[in-house]
Amino acid sequence: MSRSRNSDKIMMNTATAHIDISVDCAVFGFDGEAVNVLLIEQDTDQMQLPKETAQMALPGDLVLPNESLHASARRVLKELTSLEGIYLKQFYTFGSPKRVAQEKDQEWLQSLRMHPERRVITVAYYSLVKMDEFTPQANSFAARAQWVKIDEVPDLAFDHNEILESAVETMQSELMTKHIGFELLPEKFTLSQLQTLYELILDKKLDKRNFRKNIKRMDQVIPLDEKQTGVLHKPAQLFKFEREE
Amino acid sequence: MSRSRNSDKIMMNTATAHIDISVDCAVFGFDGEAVNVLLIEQDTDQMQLPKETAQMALPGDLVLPNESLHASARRVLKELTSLEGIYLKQFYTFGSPKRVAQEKDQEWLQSLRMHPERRVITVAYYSLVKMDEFTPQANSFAARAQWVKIDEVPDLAFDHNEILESAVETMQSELMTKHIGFELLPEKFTLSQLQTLYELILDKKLDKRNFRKNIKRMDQVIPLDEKQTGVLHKPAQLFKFEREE
DNA sequence: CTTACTTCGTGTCAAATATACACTTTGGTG
DNA sequence: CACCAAAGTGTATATTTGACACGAAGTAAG
Repeated sequence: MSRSRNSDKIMMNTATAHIDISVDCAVFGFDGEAVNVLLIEQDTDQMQLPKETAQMALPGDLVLPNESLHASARRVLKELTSLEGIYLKQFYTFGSPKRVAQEKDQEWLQSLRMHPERRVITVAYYSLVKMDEFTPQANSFAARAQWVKIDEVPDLAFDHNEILESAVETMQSELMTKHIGFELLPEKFTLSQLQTLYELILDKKLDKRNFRKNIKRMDQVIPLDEKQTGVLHKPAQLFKFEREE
Repeated sequence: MSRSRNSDKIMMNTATAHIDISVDCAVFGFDGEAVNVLLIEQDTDQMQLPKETAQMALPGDLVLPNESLHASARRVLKELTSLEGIYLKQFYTFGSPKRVAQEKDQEWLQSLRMHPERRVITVAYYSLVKMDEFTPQANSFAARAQWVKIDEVPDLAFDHNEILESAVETMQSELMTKHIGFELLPEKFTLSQLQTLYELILDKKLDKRNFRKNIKRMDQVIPLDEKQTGVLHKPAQLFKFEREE
């Protein structure tokens, strides 16, 4: 263990009176096949723990003293992806008193936090990125970050499975009204890609002709004078999405 | 001033590193005429401040060390209304670093909080109560609580106007899908009352016949063998609402 | 008892939207 | 030039939405 547990115990009485605030981000990406979420893996070396115990988690960090919540989420995301200006939305705050108190989670926190025993309330954001625009990078909190298909996500640290599930539900309910699907696609995309994405997020089949009818009467979706290349069948027309002012 | 500002200044360096967490509740009620929100008024006596400076605010309190966020909101509500088991929903978390730092707000906090200068992040809930089931009570935080029509709400403490506006928007968007309107009506209500409520929340006129057509195909709305009494015109039929299992 | 007043309660038609459904076209590969 | 795979396209039906006006029921006043 890299720090003494006794020194923490002594602080217990005052320490437990404090509540820390963090942000956690569920970052989604779409690779044409599946919807993925960006997970970080604990650095077992730094923790001096056996590799087998490595857990995965949603990226997140404590909110800094003078930082707004949104800025905090942006920072976490930028450290992880070097991306700025991407879609980011607060969706729920998780504050169960015991959410970081499980033993498996404490081991990690002990190596990472000044007050690992403190209760942490986390403000959760979800974020949508175009997967072709970046590759995950390791950073100070994590051995590595990687994309994991959302239906292959393992048991995560803390209550992060619950947070992720809640993020997916929020994304589902905002897909239609807020056109967030386009945030996950490359600049130029085909209507089939768009439909595949909708079917994955909504978890149901859609009728091709009706889907296209609906999309084509959104005037934010603009047909380009360009076709798909490198496919071994009839190439599809490409479209772009332009948010209206 | 009831406590020394100097003693606070000395603690500044450590104190500003901490962030406090509160919950604030926008409690809505409907009296048949208008939608009201429950506001508390600062106790100017306790603060030893002139009455003219009294501000109003949404009810709220710091989250206790071992209390979940939802429990905290329930507690605030119970202290204020003695009501339990009422509709309560988290909708957003407000965390601007300066949200309690304005001078007008500091005066109040100095009389109330152990660490008035600390940054406070607040988790906001909205709540729906049947106005006929209770009358507001004063409590330890407030000289008095009172219903204020939502379009007559004055400037509030902190960022509470923003929080309230956000609560109203959330309520609007959840009215149709989650049938929250019924939480605001008495057990027995007429379709005209219901329509009036919908028109107030959505802020637009609805067609009477179409509205009734829609309501009557919700099988949670059950006609009673009873009519309105005490009105000086044709009495309306009463209905009740039963949430399905 | 009659009249005046107020709100209750009801149906139809036209327009818009949603759903179900199958075949031809295009380009690439061997 | 034959085959493959996905692209692209239209119509008919059912459902939902929106617009619209008047007789019925009860109370109060003369």
